Amino acid sequence: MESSLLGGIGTQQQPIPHLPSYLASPLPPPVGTQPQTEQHLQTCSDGAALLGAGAVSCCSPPAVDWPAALLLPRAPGELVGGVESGAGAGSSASTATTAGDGDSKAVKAGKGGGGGRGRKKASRPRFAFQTRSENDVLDDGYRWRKYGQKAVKNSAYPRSYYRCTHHTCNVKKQVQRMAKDTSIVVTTYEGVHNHPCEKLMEALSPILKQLQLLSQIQQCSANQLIGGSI
DNA sequence: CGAATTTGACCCGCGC
DNA sequence: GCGCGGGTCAAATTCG
Repeated sequence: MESSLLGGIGTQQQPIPHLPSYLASPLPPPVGTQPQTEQHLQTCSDGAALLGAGAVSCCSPPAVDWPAALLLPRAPGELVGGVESGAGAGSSASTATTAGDGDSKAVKAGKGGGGGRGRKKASRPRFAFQTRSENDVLDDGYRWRKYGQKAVKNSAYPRSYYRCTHHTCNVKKQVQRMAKDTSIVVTTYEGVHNHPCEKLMEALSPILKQLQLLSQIQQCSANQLIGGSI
């Protein structure tokens, strides 16, 4: 459970492959719209803390740029590689769901028609990080659909379960407010998005267009130079 | 009206 | 083997 998840905050410092760059590295986060009051600490699911010590103060929820990292589709192996966590190697076990899209149903398939409920062993990469924020849900650029909420033992606050709404993406996340410090929200991501971040794409599209334009202009002028020299 | 959220029930793994 | 706690499903409800 969670205790193990968040267990060792503060030990290793390792970049997290599919987490937002500013979360995964000690570098300061890009300037965003987030309030500077937030703090992120992340830990890897299997207890290994990824960045605890480097709690990074970051900007706020919305509009974040996590995308970059969260999103880049990666090969399962690659993904896991960087993470010490659980999935060990992506090839882990029963699940093979590592890449994020795995179907959890397959994992728990034992269930009959009802369709696989019940808990599966955490074998796909999971990352937990704490955020000091008033908002329970961070806007990481993806669209999430809530599919459950549960009261958790020893906590006055319920845990919410979200799934990425992208049809081919099976990434999930759990959000829970800490009982000890209610200003801290613990978010646990499970899996890796296999599609680009909508918001990121939206934000980048104008820039990409400009880049294309620029490259075209450069090419034109280059051609002219060549033509002229001939 | 479609999409998202809420909520109770169901199922499963684990500890005792 | 049993009970507890956690994760998911799916019908009902709410929202945009």
